[in-house]
Amino acid sequence: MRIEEAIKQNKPFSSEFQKAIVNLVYTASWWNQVATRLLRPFGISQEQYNILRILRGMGDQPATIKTLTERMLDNNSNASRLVEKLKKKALVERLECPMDRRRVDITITAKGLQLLDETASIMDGNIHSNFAHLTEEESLQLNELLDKMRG
Amino acid sequence: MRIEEAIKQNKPFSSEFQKAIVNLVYTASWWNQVATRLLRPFGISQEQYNILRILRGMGDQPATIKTLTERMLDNNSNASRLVEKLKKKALVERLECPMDRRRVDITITAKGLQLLDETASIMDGNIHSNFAHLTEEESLQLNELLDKMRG
DNA sequence: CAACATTCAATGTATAGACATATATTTGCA
DNA sequence: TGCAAATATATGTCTATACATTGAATGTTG
Repeated sequence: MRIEEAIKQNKPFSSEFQKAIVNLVYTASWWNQVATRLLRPFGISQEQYNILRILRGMGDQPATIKTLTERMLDNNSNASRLVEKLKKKALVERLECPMDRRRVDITITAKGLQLLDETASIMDGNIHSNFAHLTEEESLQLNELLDKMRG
Repeated sequence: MRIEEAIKQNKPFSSEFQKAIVNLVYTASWWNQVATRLLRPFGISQEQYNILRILRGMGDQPATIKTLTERMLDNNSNASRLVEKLKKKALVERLECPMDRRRVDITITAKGLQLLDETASIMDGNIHSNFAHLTEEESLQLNELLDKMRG
């Protein structure tokens, strides 16, 4: 569905660029809803999921809050509080960093890794089959345009 | 900056499509931050701004909460509460619909229209000059890809 | 027309983002 | 060394999304 129909806009946009901004926000919101629903059965939010993925990507190396903040998609989000919630679910561990007591070393637990495994087919496989209305070539174009848009 | 650098991802994405999903969320978050900062001096949030724009677009016709919900970019957002906040700022009016007392007719006030006028140069003009790293042709492509992505 | 279903809006509760501020620790340098 | 600046994290407060539920008004149908 074209963006104009999606938001029932009858007047034309003042430019393709203006439309692209609206389309970007709308499409991100659309995706957000999809992802939220996919993750709901696992009891975690997209943001918490994202943190678990980053932690797994660190391998043996622990992450600090700072590291997470830098790598999170929304880097104004509050890594401290998200980590706190993950800790309550025993999905991550938090240890005072011995080198620098200001820091906190965060690692994913076995339970956290297991949860990621359980989400894999839905979050990786299914997405591609159910939502991949773009070919690889189109996805590549989209990536280039989004990168360019941010300047 | 390419998305991999932006989120300091060292491992390659499993596919261009997976990367596009991450890029979409990241770029929307980037835009969200830009817009939030642009609107902050005017004392309204992006969502409230969006509602004002929809109301202005209605012309003389009033909008109901339902109408707003349908047209909002994030249609899970809570139009009732956003309207309530706009009303407190005297930017909109809310009247019981005489035809159907379940409904509420919402209209933008003169003050609301004035606020939109004040934001115009920043939200319309400036965006294009400061953030339009895309040409019209590229914006068009982006629109097509985003529309296609949603299926 | 009465009973039931549907629609519209509001609200309760959980999660998260935006931003300022607080607190502890470390660094740097006079 | 001592003290100010910088850094890392946590927290307070406002705003907003996600979703279930409530309650009033209206539609529908036997």
